Amino acid sequence: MTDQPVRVTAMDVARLAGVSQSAVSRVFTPGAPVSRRMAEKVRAAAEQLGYRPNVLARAVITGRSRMIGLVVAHLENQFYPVAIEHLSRALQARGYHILVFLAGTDSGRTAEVVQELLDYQVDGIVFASVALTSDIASRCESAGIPVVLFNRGQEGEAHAEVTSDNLEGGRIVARFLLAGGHRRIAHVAGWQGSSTGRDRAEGFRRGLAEAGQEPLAVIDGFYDRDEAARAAHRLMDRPDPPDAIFVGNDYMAFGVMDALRFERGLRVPEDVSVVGFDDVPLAAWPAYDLTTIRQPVEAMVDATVDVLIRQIEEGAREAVRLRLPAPLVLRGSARSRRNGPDPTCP
Amino acid sequence: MTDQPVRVTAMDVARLAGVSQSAVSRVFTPGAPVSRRMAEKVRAAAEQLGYRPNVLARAVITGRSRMIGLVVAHLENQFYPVAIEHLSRALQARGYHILVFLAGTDSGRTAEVVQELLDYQVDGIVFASVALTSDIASRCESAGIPVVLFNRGQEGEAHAEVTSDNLEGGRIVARFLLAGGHRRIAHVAGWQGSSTGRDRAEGFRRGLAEAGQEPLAVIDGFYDRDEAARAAHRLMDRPDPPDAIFVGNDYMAFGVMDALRFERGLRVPEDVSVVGFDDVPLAAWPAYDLTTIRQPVEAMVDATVDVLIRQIEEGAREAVRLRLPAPLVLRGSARSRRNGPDPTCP
DNA sequence: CGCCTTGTTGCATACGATTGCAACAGACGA
DNA sequence: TCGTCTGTTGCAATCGTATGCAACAAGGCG
Repeated sequence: MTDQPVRVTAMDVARLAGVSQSAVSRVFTPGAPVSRRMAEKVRAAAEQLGYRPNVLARAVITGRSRMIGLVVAHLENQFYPVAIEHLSRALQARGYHILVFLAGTDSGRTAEVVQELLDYQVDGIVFASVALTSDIASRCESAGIPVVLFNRGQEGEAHAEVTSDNLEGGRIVARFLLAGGHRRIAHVAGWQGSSTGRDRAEGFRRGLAEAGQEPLAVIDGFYDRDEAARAAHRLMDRPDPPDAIFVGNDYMAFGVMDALRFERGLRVPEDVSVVGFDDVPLAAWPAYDLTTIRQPVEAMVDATVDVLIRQIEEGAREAVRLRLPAPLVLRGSARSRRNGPDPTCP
Repeated sequence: MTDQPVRVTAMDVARLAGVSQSAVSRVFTPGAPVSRRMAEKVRAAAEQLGYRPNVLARAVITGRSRMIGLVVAHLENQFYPVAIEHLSRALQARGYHILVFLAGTDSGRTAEVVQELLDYQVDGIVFASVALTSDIASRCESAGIPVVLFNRGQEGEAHAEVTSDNLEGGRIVARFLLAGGHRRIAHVAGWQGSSTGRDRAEGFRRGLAEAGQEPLAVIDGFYDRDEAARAAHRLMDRPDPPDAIFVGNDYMAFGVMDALRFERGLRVPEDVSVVGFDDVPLAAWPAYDLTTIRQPVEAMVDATVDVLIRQIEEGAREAVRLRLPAPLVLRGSARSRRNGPDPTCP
């Protein structure tokens, strides 16, 4: 039968319990000096009135909002929803909550978004799949807000970053494809404006170079499905089409496979091998059964949270760079010595 | 060369501009009475110092945080990331921001989550794919916070809800499959604990009943891929296996198709037709090419935002129920009179 | 029994803003 | 010239909570 949405404040609780407002505040502040009797009285009164501290008012005083800003793009790539899910749970477990902002690919939009985040006094920011230009970086810097880059590197060295070992991942793919007997290996790369895309491509090149080989071609796929599919067609239109394609992430790899199989009638891996990067859940579905490099999402998220919280709560300002190992996951989209038909005896 | 993360307040701006602090406040409050000269002076000073109003402090006074709580589950189902993307953009355009919370399937967790949301003084809450028990509902009610249910109905009639016409969608599928010559039609349903799942199943039943038919079987798939795949196997193990399966959403439908094609070697749609619900982007990919009912995500999100904002800003408390039309999208996973081989002449 | 220590509590102020109210200035008509 | 009205501005109180400081009580010790 409550009619008015009446806010119950610490003062109301104090009056009911017959104590001061500061006492109420202390009861709800872990580590503050309160006697058992006091705590019981106050909690009883609070319970009765349905009181809960106003987080925002608290934030104004303490300067900590217990909110973390998340700037993310590419939600169409299953990797990020999965990451968000873990991130949210991990932060919630530590008493933090996520304010989400979507970024486009243009950094102008990102700058606005960061400004709005700062307006909300977030305690820290996670940039997922978003490049950080130096002016945005310095904006966060001067606001004194810890920043962690998730799945992206940066231009300078200002901030902490958590990625998998993209360089090594690329090399592993190169070695694997060579070992599988492939000789004309192309790469539909992740956006070359992103460190992740560049590192994977670079690692791939080095892996081939170590065997005295080089890529048949490298085409930027811009993390876009259609773009990747077009790239696949361009590759197959060549007089010397590839016998294997390494794609910069799974999301694009699905587009490449679809183009190869349904638009060109090719078989994967019999005609062309395809390897991806990420190991999103979809990659394990039999419709794709994609051989890929696994990014350890959970570990990456846990590391991100650890670094961020340490910076917030201990004021640590070390710009750590974590590179978690990214192993190859063997599935059916690429011939290997073990599972595939040996290309030398058809 | 800024060393300290020094917060610049309205007071600092006031001093620099030689005006009162309230003047600064008014300059940043749309609609407040300020002269042109004053506004210019203050904006100049603010610019120089890099001042921006503290949103949290403002929220404490005005009682509006301009944050919307989003409670969501099933992020593995592409439908929700897509919806979140639109929701975030639509709200951002109106000056609101999203605080995300993940819900599990248990309502106990949801209750906690709602409590935390209320602590943050959010101006409204969107529940996406989350059922609302009556105690949680009344909690929001007594806090005076507008609530909109997205893609779910509710037990009572307390809150606004936005869904597509699930009932009609189910009927359309039934009629379509009958028209395609199918006679043994089964349903792997969305979780029967959710209104959405129930409505689609009920509509489907009615559609069959109107032609004097009834479903071969209805099995709850709990919105779970593996569960749905198991259901598909159980159906096909029957002495009279279905010639068509209507699946409660696309995400499960992919699992069903994978089970049929890759684990049982059946052809879709030649051996079994499959129809989904949602029309997520993946449904259009040729690997699945899924015939499905399209939920108009953008329109649903826009409606959600409209209703929510109107409730917040105009205090409207009408518990509207919007049901947007959900048309059938013809693709290749189900035989129809037009595209499929006629089952009567093989 | 008196003194000092330790642990609790209330008072008062602060955090960064918004906003009602009164004071004031200038414009205008009479 | 005076009174009035309109449009700006500053003062001061307020939002809901945290926290330094002084006051106080209880307890241990000599």
